[in-house]
Order: sequence, then C-alpha cells, then structure tokens
Amino acid sequence: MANIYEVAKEAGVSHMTVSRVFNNPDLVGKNTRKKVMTVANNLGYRPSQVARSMRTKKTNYIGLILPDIINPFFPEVVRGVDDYARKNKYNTILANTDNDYEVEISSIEMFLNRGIDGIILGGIAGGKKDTAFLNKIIDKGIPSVLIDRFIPDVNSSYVITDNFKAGYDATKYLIDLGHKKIVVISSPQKIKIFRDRLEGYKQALKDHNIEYREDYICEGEELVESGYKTFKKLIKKNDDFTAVFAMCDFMAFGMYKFCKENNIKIPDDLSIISIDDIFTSALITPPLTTMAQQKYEMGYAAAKILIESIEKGAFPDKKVVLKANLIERESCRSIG
Amino acid sequence: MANIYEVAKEAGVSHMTVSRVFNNPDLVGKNTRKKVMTVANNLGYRPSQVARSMRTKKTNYIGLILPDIINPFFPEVVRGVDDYARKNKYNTILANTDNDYEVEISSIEMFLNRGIDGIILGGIAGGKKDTAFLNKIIDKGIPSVLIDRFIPDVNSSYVITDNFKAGYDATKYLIDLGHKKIVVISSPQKIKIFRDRLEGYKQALKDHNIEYREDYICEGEELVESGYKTFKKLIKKNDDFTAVFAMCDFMAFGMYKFCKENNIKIPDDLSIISIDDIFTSALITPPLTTMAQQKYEMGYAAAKILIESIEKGAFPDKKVVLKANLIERESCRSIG
DNA sequence: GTGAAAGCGCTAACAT
DNA sequence: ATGTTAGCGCTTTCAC
Repeated sequence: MANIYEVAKEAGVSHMTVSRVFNNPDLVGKNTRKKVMTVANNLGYRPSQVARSMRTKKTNYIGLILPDIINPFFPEVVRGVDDYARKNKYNTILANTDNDYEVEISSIEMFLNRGIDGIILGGIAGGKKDTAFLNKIIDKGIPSVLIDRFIPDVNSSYVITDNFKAGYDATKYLIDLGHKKIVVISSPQKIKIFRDRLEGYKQALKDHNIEYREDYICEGEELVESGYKTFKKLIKKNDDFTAVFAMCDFMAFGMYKFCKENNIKIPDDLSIISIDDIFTSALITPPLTTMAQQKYEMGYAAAKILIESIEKGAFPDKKVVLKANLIERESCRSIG
Repeated sequence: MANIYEVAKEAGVSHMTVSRVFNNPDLVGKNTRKKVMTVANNLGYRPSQVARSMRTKKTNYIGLILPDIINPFFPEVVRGVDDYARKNKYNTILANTDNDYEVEISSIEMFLNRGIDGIILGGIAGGKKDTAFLNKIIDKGIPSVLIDRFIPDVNSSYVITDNFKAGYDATKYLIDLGHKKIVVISSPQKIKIFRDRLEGYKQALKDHNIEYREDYICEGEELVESGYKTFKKLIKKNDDFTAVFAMCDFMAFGMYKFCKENNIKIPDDLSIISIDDIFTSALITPPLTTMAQQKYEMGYAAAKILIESIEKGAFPDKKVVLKANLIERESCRSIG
C-alpha cells in the first residue's frame, strides 16, 4: 500500500502537505488539497494509524476489562462503551478476566504494551486485591473509569447505579403492595454496591415502620444456581414471608426454578422483585418485575468521561450516578 | 517509560542485545540475559508494541465484525474468538454494524488503517451487498474467516453449523415423537443457512413419507417480535398442526408469548423445537427444546483458522462444519 | 554472542 | 500556504 511519500511525489508536493490534507485540511490550499485527495484515492492511500501512534504517543485505543462478556449484563455495557468510542475515533479492546487476578494483571500489561490511551473497568470484584489493582493502574498515570463498582478508599472516576435508591424503591414497591414480610436474596455483601442495596432495603423498612429481621437475609453469589440454593436455604429456616427482594436477576431466575419445582406460584404465593433487567427477564414466566439498570448508558457515560479526559490531557474525575427504573411486570401482586 | 536504549545503556550492552532478550533469548548469553532482565524490570521497561508493529508490519490485532454484540448469540462467539486470540498474543477489535452496509464498510476502513492482521465476519446478512463486501476484503489480501454464514460464489473460509442436519434432526425429533403436522416459523430464506435448515426439514419429511406443505411455512425475521407476528399470521391461515419447528430461539420466544396470550399450552397443545440454545432458552417456561449451536467453538475455530494462516503467511482456506446438538427440554411431547 | 547502521511512515517544530 | 529536518522505538540486515 502506498505511503505518504508516494502520494506526495505523485501529487508533486511534499509529504507534509499530504499529511496536512489528512490532519489539518484548512492549512492547505483548495487546489492542492483536491489534487492530493485525488492522487491518494487513486493510489489507495490511507494514513497508517500505527506510524501515527508511534509519533504522537497516542493509539486511540481504550481497554475494557470485565469478568465475562457472556454474562448478559455486559454486552449492553460494551455496546455503550464502543458506540461512544467509535463515534470519537477510538476503538475498544476487550479483556475477559473471569475475575481472575492474574488475568487482570496480565490484561493491564498487555494494554500497557499496546499503549492504550485509557482503561475502563467493568464489574471487577472489588476485594482487597482489586483495590491494589486499581491503584496500580492509577499509579501508572493511565486514565481509568470504573463501571458498576465503587471501590472505597480509591479516588477513581466511576459510573454507577444509585444502588441505595434501587434497593429502597424495590422494597418500597413491595411495601406499597401491602407486603410486610420481605426477605432478601442477597448478592455478596463484600461488594459495596450490594451493601448499598441492602441499606436501601433497610431504610425503606424503617420509613414504613417495619422491623428489620436478620433472619430474613440470605447471601449467595450472582449466579442462577446460587439463587436457587440460597432461596432453598432461606425457606428451610423460615417460610413466613410473602415477598422477596432479589438483588440481581440471575438469583431471581434461580428462585423461579425453585418455585416451579416446589409448586410455589409467582406471584400468587410469592411476590418477587429484583434488580438488573437483563434480556431474559421479560421472557420468563411470569415476566419479572425488576429495577432496570441503565447498562448501555453506563458504558456510554464511562467512555465519555474517559475519552474527554484523554483529550483534555486531564485525569478523569467524574462520578456519574444513574437511576434504576422500575419495570413493572407480573411477578408481584398486591396483598391484604 | 523507559525505552530500549535506556535499558541498554544501564545494562552496559547495545540496544540490540536488549531486543534479542525479549524476542530471541536463545541468541543471548545467559549472564547478559539475566543482567538485561534485571535492569528492564527495575526500569519498568516494556517493549512498545506500536514501535514493533511499525517495523514488522504486524499488529497482532484481529478485527471482528458482527451485527450486534447485544444479540445473545454473539457474546459466546466473541469469547471463543478472544480466548484463542489472546492465548496466541493477539487482541480482538470488535465492530458492531447493525447490518448497516455503510458501517460495515467504514469498519473495514478502520481496520485497514489500523493495520490489523486479519478479519472475522460473524453473521453478516449475506445479501448481494455482502458478497461484494466480502470480495472487497479478499481483494485487499487480508485473511478473513466467516462465522455462521456461507456466502455462495465467494471462496472464503468459514465456520458454520451443519444447518441441513440441524433442520433434519429437529424435524426428525418431532416426527419420532409422533408428529406429522409440523409447521415452520422460518428465518429469512434469503440467507443460505436458513435455506439449509428448511432443506433439512423437507428431507426429514420425505424420509418419513410425510407430505411437504407450502402453507406450513411462514417466514419472518430473527426477532422475538417477528416470531410472535409470524406465528400469529400462520395460525390464522391454518391451525391444523401439532408441532412447530422454529428456526431460531428468538422466534420461538415470540411464539411462547403468543401461546401464553392465547392460552395454547406448550407442550400439551403444541410442541416446539428450535435452533440456537441461547442462555434464556433454559429459563423460560417450559424450558425450550432446541438444537444447540456451538457458539463458543465457532468463535474459537474461526480465530484458530485465521491466526494459523496469518502466522503461516498463507491464505486461510478451511471450512469447519460444527454439529448442532439436541438439547431435550420440555417444550415437546409425544403424541398419538 | 554481540553491535552498528538503516529505516518502517508518520508528525512536531521550525523554516520560508 | 508549503517545505525541510529530525526522530518516535523498535527490528532487519549485515558485520565482527
């Protein structure tokens, strides 16, 4: 493929004029510009982004680290990131880590070698290792933004759902329907965003003079199977409740399975509300009432923060909090 | 960040020795190697992939073009591609096109500018424009592999499901259950893989002496809503059937919705089988019996073909046909 | 086993 | 409005 010198020669100008035509067309005379464009087209010339990156120290790549693109929460996030990125001449490089610390580290290494301009971290687990991990990135001076995670003690930009309010609203929705005995199928409480959801639940109870009961809370992992097991465990200890607040759709799906097997009718015998609204939630029976996270917007906003700060040469320093919206479907009913 | 010269200076060797330590360690004496490694670590040196690409004309990037990562079929494919790629020191750049020809073209432009080493095309629509599109890529001399599509008249590598057999097996499964009146909710017949599924259906009918009826086939798009509408249209014309072969899970989901609304019990009143097996299919009620496509393997195999041919400097030239596996769940019943 | 020279294709900085 | 020079950080090639 033709390079800048061949185009220059053929067009009878210096290579710098060709460069300008592609980067600062205004600085080039109209006729020259036309001539150069014609020659460039004829020769099939396209500026090498690699050579450009070499010179400018800017690759227009951003790295996106997340546990697993197969988790239905992420594709929309990824699409949001990539849509904003692409609109602004950036490309996204994805790294699936399966929450494996070694892989997270090697992904960063790879990104560093590749000279990416910034990093977005989606849904990393948030333990102590992740604090170290994030600090490592920040120390390198690479702009970064967190999605769907808040890591205490680290001063990072992030885009997050208002998890307190989501937990509050979900609970309030059940209360308004007449429920007073509301159990919680909880995602890992070591992760801040899930603690926030629980706090929201507690506050809603308090505001409506309902007593908080420790034995109404049961914790598992963010997996369908875990939702099943966690609910099973809970119901064995105590079946005196009329509604469930599941902290994520996955766990709600697991509950659905348990209920089906044990002939518990949703919502007749039991109301269920959840948080996420992934694709499947509208399709199961009964369709799941859930607090929809704005997944696409999360990705989009994160990319926006990141890229704006890259362009400004400033460190990203914005916290965006998104609302979770109640999607009323058919898994809850009014009682009493 | 330190560059190769600083490391060389600090280690008291030439920069070429440093380069060799990272690329051909065997050519360097053991002691020198150790010394260099130590210095490199201390200085936090990492070879610039950009500079390397500039020199070698190889970026170790592959481009992956697909309609939309949000479509639940693709995340697993992407993961398969990326897992193989990453294992072999390649990274994947994703481009969502929404099947928009302009976007497909501009994605290619972008990939070309970036100097990617090869392209994987997943699920592009397959019309005339796509033939031209694919030929364009091949003409550029860029190695490419198709996933989940066969484009007639273009000599390209591909990884595909045995769609004829998938259609055949799905139909035979219903026949073995005693069904003789089997309608088809079809995905677009302008796409070769769906025509193959229909051929499989026809052959299964033939092999079991069941007459093929034109009015048993109704065509729509690969969308939940379209499954709903297409089935509605079909059933209005003719409700004399006991089973449905839906060509993709999405359309089956749409049918589920219609059946629920119209009090048609699955599988009691109607048996449904489909092709795909996306995440949701196991969670709906009743769980959907479907021919599982090997999505991850598709991506993995495509990346393997592509990268092997990049490394060999040869043009990819392999056709991989994957089996679709029957996942027996609860949407079909035995009759008569 | 190690080093010196050249150059990949571009842009920043400085001319004119 | 256009051109000249230098150099980004590597690897290829050739030399010793």
